[in-house]
Amino acid sequence: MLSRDLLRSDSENVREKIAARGADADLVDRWVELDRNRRQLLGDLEELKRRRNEASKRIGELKRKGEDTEDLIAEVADLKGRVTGFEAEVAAVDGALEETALSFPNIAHESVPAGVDEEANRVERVVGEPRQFSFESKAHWDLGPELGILDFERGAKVAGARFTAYFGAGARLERALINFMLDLHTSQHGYREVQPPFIVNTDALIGTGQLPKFGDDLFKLEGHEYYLIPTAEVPVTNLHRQEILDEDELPVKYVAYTPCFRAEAGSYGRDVRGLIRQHQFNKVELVHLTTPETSYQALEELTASAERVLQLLELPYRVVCLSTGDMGFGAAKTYDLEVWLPGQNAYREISSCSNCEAFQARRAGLRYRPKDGGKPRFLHSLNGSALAAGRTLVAVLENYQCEDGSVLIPEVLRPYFGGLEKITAAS
RNA sequence: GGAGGGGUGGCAGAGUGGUCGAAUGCACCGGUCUUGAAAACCGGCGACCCUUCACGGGGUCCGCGGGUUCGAAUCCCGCCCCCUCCGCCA
Repeated sequence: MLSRDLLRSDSENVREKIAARGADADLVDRWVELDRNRRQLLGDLEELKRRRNEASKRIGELKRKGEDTEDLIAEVADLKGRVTGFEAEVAAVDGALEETALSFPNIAHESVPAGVDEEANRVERVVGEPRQFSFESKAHWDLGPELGILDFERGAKVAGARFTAYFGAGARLERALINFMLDLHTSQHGYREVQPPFIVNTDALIGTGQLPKFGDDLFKLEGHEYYLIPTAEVPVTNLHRQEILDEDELPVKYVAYTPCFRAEAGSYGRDVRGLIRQHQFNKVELVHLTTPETSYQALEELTASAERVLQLLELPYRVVCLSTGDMGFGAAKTYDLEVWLPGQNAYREISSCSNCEAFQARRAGLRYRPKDGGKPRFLHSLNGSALAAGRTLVAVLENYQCEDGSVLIPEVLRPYFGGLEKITAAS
């Protein structure tokens, strides 16, 4: 949600910024019109209510004295009818206003490159060098089944397309990656680990911006107002929904491992092979809640924490600043981490780190009380994958493959493998 | 799932139809006193919306949503959450 003050005072600017992200700018005009309308109605309504309250109070006084109240009661009855009518009107306008407000994407930060899609993304830095293979490298969808650690057919058998079963060292590698990431962020980067529910309600999804617009991408539980989480961002960011935190408690930094579930409507035909685009995947997520003054510093910090995982795993990657047109709905600025995948001869997204500024905070009621005791202010919320475990497993398999089809286990993961150094078909 | 109890301000806790946005205590902030602190005393102390340059004014909120009434924290209906016991279960 955007700030009401901004929409009122600078609607031209908002029109422009929203159009830059491919949203319908006419909605801004609609919002402004509805808002003006609402305030007019509200003024009239409150005046009627004031008169009604006053009369009711006098009825009480008169009755205590045993005086006649017939006329006043008749007057209030008349006011009551008019109040009811106005209330219905205000409720209708409120509904429309809310619906419109929830449909606006966030406004991009000034440092974000303008553009309609990923073509306009800006590469911030490239870290590490793609490995030169002395043999023909394989993609993970060949390596995994050959090693017997990834089984796409059996995943499809028990669930369907885009579900995978991990066996043996594959399952252990996924688990090792998750534990390694959690341990790193909690012990080195100052995050508090949290295990949130993997199922959330409608309010939570509105809070972080998935609803009402993107319901098609979610798995909904039949017969319930429950959804499987598409990312830990949803339950974790909403943990403090409708709360007012003390500034002393900030920043709040959480790390959470969760599975993620995405219906991915509209993605058919893309990444049909392998683990890249699944209906279920594991992810370690970082979430910050912080003050507006510190949120961009926090974005750099959060991104650096995610990068640290790739650095320690010694995987080549680059950092990309997404363009205005390529960013997600709620983000003001997003860095994607793209890992090098030899099997595809390309950098592929493995993390997305965003500052949502107050966009989610306004929706979810995330506020803090400033140290000086002033009025509560909206927090800034940030989130980022650190990292998506499935895609990290892909990167490890493809980057650490050997000529004989085995896969070396990265140094930092070996403690999680009981010292094992290599994944072979037998493991 | 069944039975019972309960949801009131930051916390505790009164309040069962009108003068209740809500007693009281604690916490917190300011002041008096004090060399300083504590104690004592005095005062202040919720959120949101509309309006105002400002001072201020008005409206809404006692879990949520409806209803009864001139008037609801208080009465009625539905829902949610918490607690206790039973059942089931990892």
